[in-house]
Amino acid sequence: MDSEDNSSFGYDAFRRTCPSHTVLETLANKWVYLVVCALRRGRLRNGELARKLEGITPKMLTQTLRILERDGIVRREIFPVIPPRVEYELTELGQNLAGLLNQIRSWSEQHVPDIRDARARASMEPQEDSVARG
Amino acid sequence: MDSEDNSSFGYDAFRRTCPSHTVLETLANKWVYLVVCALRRGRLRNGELARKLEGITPKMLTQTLRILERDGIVRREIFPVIPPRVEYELTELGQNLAGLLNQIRSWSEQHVPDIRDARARASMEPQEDSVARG
DNA sequence: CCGGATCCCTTTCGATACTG
DNA sequence: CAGTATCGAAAGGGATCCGG
Repeated sequence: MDSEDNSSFGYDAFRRTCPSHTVLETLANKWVYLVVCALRRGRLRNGELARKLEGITPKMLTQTLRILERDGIVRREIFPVIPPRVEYELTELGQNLAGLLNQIRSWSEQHVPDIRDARARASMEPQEDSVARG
Repeated sequence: MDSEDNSSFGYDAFRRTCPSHTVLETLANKWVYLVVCALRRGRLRNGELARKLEGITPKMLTQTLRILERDGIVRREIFPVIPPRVEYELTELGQNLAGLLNQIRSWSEQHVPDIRDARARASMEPQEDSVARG
């Protein structure tokens, strides 16, 4: 048994043709992260999301929401009123996921200094000491 | 205090100009996920990584590793021998992160059926029942 | 207010071939 | 074995106009 890190159900995200690889590919997206995290505390309207996700264009917001809706992570509720009102909320599956994605977001915030330092060190371009020795 | 989901240090990944946003952007990448997860159990050589990450091209592998190295997530060790031998391993920072990323990978594998079902349902294109009512 | 449809530029990524 | 260079295809993403 060499599948120590694959305690799952025969799926293996390291394999390109594995469906789980596609799922991972979907999640590995900045806007997906942020939208899911934004909805974590409850339902939001389109405009509220747009304001919360600073700089997102309507197009990307809609596109991201459609993907998440298609994958059963977000539920969309349309109120047939004028002016239109649409609300988005996480499904149970989405809430499950949101916990994990939010940890990554939190990690990103907490480790800004570490990464900033690492980049600074990297840009000092340390030269390899000596070399060779067949 | 409306920063309930930002218990961090004034960083806010929802803001485009926030450094944490950039960090999140770096992490929101399929190959980053997989490389970090692959290194989770210990150091690997370039070729070992290439074999584990089915379908990754040398170019993407190198590029991903350089980014991770620059950000202090991966450490690279070069053995000055012929033929060349290079090993990669997670730094402490990287190990910290790997735990989180691996949860996402695991989630992707576990929820393949859920997402497959959701997509199937979505492709049935459910029509909205009635509408309107100013 | 919600969001679909286009146009278009930029970046990314894969495939391939090559060097030390 | 490790890594670089180049090229073309594809996707990401902004701007804008339009419709319900």
